[in-house]
Amino acid sequence: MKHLIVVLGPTGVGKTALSLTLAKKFSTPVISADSRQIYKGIEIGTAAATESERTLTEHLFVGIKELGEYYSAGQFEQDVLEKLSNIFEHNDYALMVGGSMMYIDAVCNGMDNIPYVDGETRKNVADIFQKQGLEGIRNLLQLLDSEHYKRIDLKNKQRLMHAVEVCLMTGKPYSSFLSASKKARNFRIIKIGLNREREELYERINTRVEEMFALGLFEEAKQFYHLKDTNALNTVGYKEIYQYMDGVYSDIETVKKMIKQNSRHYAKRQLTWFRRDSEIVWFHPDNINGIISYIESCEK
RNA sequence: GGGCAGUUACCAGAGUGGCCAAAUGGGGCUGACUGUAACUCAGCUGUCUUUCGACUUCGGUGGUUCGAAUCCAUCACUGCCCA
Repeated sequence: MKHLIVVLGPTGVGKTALSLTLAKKFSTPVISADSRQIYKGIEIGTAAATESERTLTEHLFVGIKELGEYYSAGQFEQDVLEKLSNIFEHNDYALMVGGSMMYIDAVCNGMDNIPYVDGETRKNVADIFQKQGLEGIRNLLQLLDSEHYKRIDLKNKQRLMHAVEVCLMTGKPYSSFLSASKKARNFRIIKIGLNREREELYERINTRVEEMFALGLFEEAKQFYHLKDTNALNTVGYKEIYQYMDGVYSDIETVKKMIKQNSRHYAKRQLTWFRRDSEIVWFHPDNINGIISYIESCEK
């Protein structure tokens, strides 16, 4: 039986350090499950593995897309499954490490096949929003997919709009694409959750932000100012710097404060998501022996 | 020593007699999440209670009043100005 070891946890908890140890132990590359590290050029702000770390162990799905290029959890699922079948040809273990909740779920449970929304449809829906507001989008969804209308958060503009986009583009209700069923995988998944005391985690996040600035986060972000509206850069650590450049914040100290704060919020959201997954077995990141013996015990 | 201003929940900060457990923002906590998800969105945040509601709060103390965060006296502390 093949095993996929999934190491997950909130930002700043210490996933990278552990992943290097595990990669070595099980002689397997690291598959990064990180929706932002996948982009090239934003290594500092996304705390991607450093170059020396990457020469030590192979890291997949890090820095492989250009900023502004489209990528998604669904695509990640496809790409990783393909990669996994390669790895499993000569490995019993594969290792995936990251904090992007939906990316991890996509690989572990699969996602339904929801069509990619083309630019024209996207624009049409944006126009409707422009003219009729959220109310207009809501009414449209009620008309096109009353099923989904009942379940969706009617204040969540982004999800509302996406559902409408899919309905309009395909001519079918958005909910008709949802099966909510877990896809079978031909390998076993071992989910390891990493967590620390909240206070300790927040402290680590705070000091890491300072470190990022010392490494040149500001300069890194600055060179991509022209791409600030792309999804890849709608990211903690970058958006705050762009807001500063646009005059929203008047000094760098405030920028740092906001980045720390938003990172903490993000970590919290991650924990909320992970908490409901009963398959995750939780460890303190320093408990390497415990983690390894747990993995080995899963073999049977 | 004199003058003025102030002291409100974790923080900032409204409230100047009843509609006040007290606006608003931040922080914090909890949660939702199926394709741009480090996104986007929601709830809670004095105590007890599932709710209704009850109880204790607005620097301390003592008053005025049917009723006080709000008015008066006094004490303490803080800031600014004059010495």
